[in-house]
Amino acid sequence: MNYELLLREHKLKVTPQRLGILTLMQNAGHLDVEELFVLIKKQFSSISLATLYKNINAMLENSLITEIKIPRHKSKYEIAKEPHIHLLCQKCNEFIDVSVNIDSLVDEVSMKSHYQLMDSSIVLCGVCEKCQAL
Amino acid sequence: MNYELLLREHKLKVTPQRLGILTLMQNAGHLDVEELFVLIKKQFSSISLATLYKNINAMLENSLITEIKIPRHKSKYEIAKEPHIHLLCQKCNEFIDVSVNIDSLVDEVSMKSHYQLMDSSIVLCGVCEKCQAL
DNA sequence: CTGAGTGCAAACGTTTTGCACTTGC
DNA sequence: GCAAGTGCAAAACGTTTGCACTCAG
Repeated sequence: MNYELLLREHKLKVTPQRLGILTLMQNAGHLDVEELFVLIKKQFSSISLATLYKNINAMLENSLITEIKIPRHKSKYEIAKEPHIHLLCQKCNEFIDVSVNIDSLVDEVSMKSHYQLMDSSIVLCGVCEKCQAL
Repeated sequence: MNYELLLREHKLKVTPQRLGILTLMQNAGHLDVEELFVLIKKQFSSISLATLYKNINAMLENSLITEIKIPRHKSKYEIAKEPHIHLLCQKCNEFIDVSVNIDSLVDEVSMKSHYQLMDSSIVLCGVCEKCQAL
């Protein structure tokens, strides 16, 4: 993925710190602020938490990344992509994406509520395959 | 609803403050900490935020209430009940429950991911009927 | 060259803690 | 009577802000 282009497309200046943040997010899939700070410090030992927060907020405002609020956990951040849902393993805390078509759910809810729906935040919790085997 | 019984069933002592908190939650449907504090102060003018937090946490731990994390908003709390999903109006911030069967979604995700799913957190965002009319 | 980004320290709002006192059971 | 809950003040925590300096465009 070309992060320089990605930043420019979202009207954000390209800085080494931002490239590092995006690379880490992409590699990990989802990271919370603390995880991100620990990792980014390895590359930029003098980076400050303030800079991290400012960049996260700038990228959120420009919809370059999205925040995922998770029951009983800290928010995680991911590079914005097509709509999808999230799965959380309650044993090992694995957190993954799943692509699934939610049109029928949205249609049904739309019908019942008369809401015009535009966005969804879906997190399902359970036990992953590996943890079931234990 | 009998809140005294509800508290006892969840192994929590019955106090006037707790009864007040539960009554407010039930009447409003969902409240965030700040809203709850403003309202409960009208009944117990000397109640402290610490007490409110301690009670919210105690009730959460005993699954008497649940926390709903909402994108771009503060968490709200509601008295625990059968699984359901939430709708948020992005214009007027109305926040409502909807009962909808999510078995087919859960089955599909379960099949794809091999997760054993046990819990769901679903918030759909859009525009309510009244706001669409404006 | 100029506006935006960075890093630091201080401030801020929210939540938790410790403690003395009170209350439910 | 005793464990648990309450209210207060202080502390802890996560996040934001102001400012001087640096850097991207």
